[in-house]
Amino acid sequence: MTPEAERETAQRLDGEYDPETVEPKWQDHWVEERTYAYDGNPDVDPDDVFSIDTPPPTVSGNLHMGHLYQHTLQDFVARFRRMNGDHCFFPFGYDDNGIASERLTEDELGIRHQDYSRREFQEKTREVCRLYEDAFTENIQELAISIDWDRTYKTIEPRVQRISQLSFIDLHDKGREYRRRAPAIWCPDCETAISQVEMEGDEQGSHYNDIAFDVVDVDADRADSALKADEPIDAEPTGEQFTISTTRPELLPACVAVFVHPEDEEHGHLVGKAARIPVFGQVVPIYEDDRVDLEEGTGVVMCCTFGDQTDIEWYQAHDLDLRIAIDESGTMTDLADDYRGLSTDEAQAAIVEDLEDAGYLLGREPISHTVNVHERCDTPIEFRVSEQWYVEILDHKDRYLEAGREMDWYPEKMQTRYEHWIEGLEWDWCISRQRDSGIPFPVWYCGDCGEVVTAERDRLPVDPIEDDPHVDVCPECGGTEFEPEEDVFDTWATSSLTPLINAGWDWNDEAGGFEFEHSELYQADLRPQGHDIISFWLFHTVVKCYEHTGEVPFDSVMINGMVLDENREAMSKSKGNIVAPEEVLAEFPVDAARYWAAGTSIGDDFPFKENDLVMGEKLLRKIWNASKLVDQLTPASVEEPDELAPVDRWLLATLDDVSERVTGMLDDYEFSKARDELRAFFWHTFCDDYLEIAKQRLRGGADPSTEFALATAHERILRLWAPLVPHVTEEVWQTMYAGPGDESIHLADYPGPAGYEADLAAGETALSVISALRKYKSDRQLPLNADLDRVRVHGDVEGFEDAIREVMHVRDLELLDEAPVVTTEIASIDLDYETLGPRYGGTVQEFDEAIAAGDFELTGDGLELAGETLDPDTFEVDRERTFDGEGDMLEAGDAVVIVEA
RNA sequence: GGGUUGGUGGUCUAGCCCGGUUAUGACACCUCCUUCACACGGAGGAAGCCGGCGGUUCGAAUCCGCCCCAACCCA
Repeated sequence: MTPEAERETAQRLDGEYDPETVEPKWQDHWVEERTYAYDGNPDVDPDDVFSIDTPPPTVSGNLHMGHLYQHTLQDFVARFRRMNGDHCFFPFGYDDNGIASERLTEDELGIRHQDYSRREFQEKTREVCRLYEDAFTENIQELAISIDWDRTYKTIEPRVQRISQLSFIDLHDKGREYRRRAPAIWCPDCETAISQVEMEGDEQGSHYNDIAFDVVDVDADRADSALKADEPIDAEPTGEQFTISTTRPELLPACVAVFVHPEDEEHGHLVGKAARIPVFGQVVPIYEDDRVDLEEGTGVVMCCTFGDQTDIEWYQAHDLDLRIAIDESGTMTDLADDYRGLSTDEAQAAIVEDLEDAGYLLGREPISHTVNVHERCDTPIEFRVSEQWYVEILDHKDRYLEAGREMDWYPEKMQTRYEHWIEGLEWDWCISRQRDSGIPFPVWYCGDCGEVVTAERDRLPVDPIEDDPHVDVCPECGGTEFEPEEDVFDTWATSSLTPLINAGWDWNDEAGGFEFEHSELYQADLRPQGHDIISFWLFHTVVKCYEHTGEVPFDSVMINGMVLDENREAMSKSKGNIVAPEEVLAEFPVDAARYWAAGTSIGDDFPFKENDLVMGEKLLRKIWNASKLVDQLTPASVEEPDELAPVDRWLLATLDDVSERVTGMLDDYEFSKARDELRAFFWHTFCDDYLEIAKQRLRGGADPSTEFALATAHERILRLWAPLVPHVTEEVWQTMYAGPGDESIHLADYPGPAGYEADLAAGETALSVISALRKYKSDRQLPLNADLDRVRVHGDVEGFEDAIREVMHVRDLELLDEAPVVTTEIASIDLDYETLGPRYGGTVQEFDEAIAAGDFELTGDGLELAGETLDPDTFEVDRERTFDGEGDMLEAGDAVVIVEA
């Protein structure tokens, strides 16, 4: 077979790129072939493992752009690491445990959890979640996220329940947990305690109610003790009144004290006296405390148990009475007298009306202020005294700060956010939730003495409501009745365990300690996380894992921003600016969406840009078309010749540089830089410059050097692109390069430098000569393939003569040893400020002025101006050259080119 | 109120940490080129008081201070 015939039969790519058939084909293939299965075993060197601790997404309905973006970024890392030789562990979890999935189930089935037993409701929750999870799995697989689908978990599954309960028992044994009756943040709608981090501020309309209080003729201590004893007190108004501004008059029945600031001159005299609460009648002490905000309201503040966090502080600091006027469902208690049974809103309206009738309402003005609400349902929270389990964290703040410093943060600035957040913590972590769908506390209480009995480790998971404790009698008092703990864990108490779940953390009864089934997976190498939830999710994971293992759970943290709309505004239903992934993917290939996602600077919020998708699509087409051409030009297999032509070696050497840079960028999660660097090299250097040269060189017949360089570079470029655009690269690579044992490009090596050396400067100069000749033709409106009779070049293009001649269709190319005879005129003088600045200081300005005025002289090899003579290495003379010989003169970088058409 | 980040041609963006030619690139715009992988391509062109005001310096997009604007986080 002749070489030409061989090349013809060798062509395997044909037609146009068709992502609609190519992408699903490979997606199915990768899942079916288990291409991304983690192949490590516990004995593998942990340094050769790259484990990603993916936070499990909440099952809350549809895939949104944030999912697409975040998972794609993780996938860039996973694919890059896998190709770079690591055993890549990329698992997937579903958070189907907690209030979000409970609400989803209620909405979906139109039911209320209160109407079912815990087991029944959990079953229903699992049913609903399963449907959503299946759909979500499909969505993620269609995004080509290279997850090991054999390694998935659900936060409600027994294995995870076991780990969660083990975690509880371990922290309990270590004395890091306590159960206490104390004010807890409470959602009256969800009827559960929540933690500080689940609460957020919401700007809401309200009213300032100015209410008159009568001062009475008893002292503060007397008032306080009577209040605590709940006994009536004989007190007469002194006739004096003061005013309190409050947004929450329904808390009047819970009022236990009034506070003024120690430096308040107007109200200072009230301290030590007592006041009667209008309408309700209880007499409360008046104390001083510097936590009173003099700027807000009248400067006199009522303390109710509990209206806000300051009330709790006062309650503790001044040992006040506890009066609970609002119950767990946000309904007024007996304490509220006539208002008993009303909701807080109804009570407020009624109380305000009665205050007005009684003449105590002095004013009422609308205001807008921040109300603390439960982030899940936007219901304003209450502070409610109840018995809850807490994880003690405030005393270990310094350790968690240190843990943060031990991790590498991408971007670094996010560490600051983490630190500020920890420093601002004021509550221990409340992990009790009064819910049905969740993981139960493995705890019973002795009916006689209240002793806490935790489940035995080898019996976990347990449900105390259904299961009996392993002991028959209380170890403390010998009692035989046990009360099950009915609460379930806070969802973060479980989803904070993912690094342990991934590594198979478990209790070994024989060894009497915890161990990992896959110790090589702990610590995780990377934790990806959205910046909106660094505070709770990431932090809780650090707390849990650190307390269990004494180690930080991650080597590094990659924080991604939020996806914004094209106008850089947050997407929201109310704004109606949500971009749905399915709409995007109906219009664009997945690879194009990935190209867009790769345009991010990690950590920054990232706008949706249709233009980037269009550019991505163009890139895929370009990769396909260029591959088709390479396919046509090269034989099925190439061998490295003994000697490479300079231009071919130059290409491979340049590619070496690019590989090295791109690898470094991906190492640092600089996706955008890597993408743009690759695109520039592939599109301009490889396609526009080299392919044009190669085309000419190979047109006349085989050239082993160019064929080798072309095929080699092309194949390596495919691998460089593979993590970013996995479908098109797989399709081309499988068609053109895969051998019998080559399963997937995604299991091939990521190309590092191959060690090619070349005169890069001469190549650059040669390319500028070619570029100048292109421009010459363009300026004269000549076709780019027009012949040029004679071209003379003065400059370092050694070895590239053929390339220039062939690609620019030059009949006669001549290299000049001497610069062509030209007339020169000094156009300008460039000073080397870096050298001159430190040497001459302020005089440099005079040099500039002298040059501008033309007031200088070149003498010998120096420059005389402003009374100084500058060394030749401190300035450069920029000459305007005109050529008056035959032909036109072009300037091409360092070279001078004479063209005769 | 506290914190974080950003403000660079019409739009988006690189450069800033570590000060020094003519501030990078993309999109859009204009002109030209059918060329046998791609016209969804190529070659050119025009377009910027680097948010404002000061300071340090021979020299500032870059360092420092203040201010303005925007976004986010936390109160």
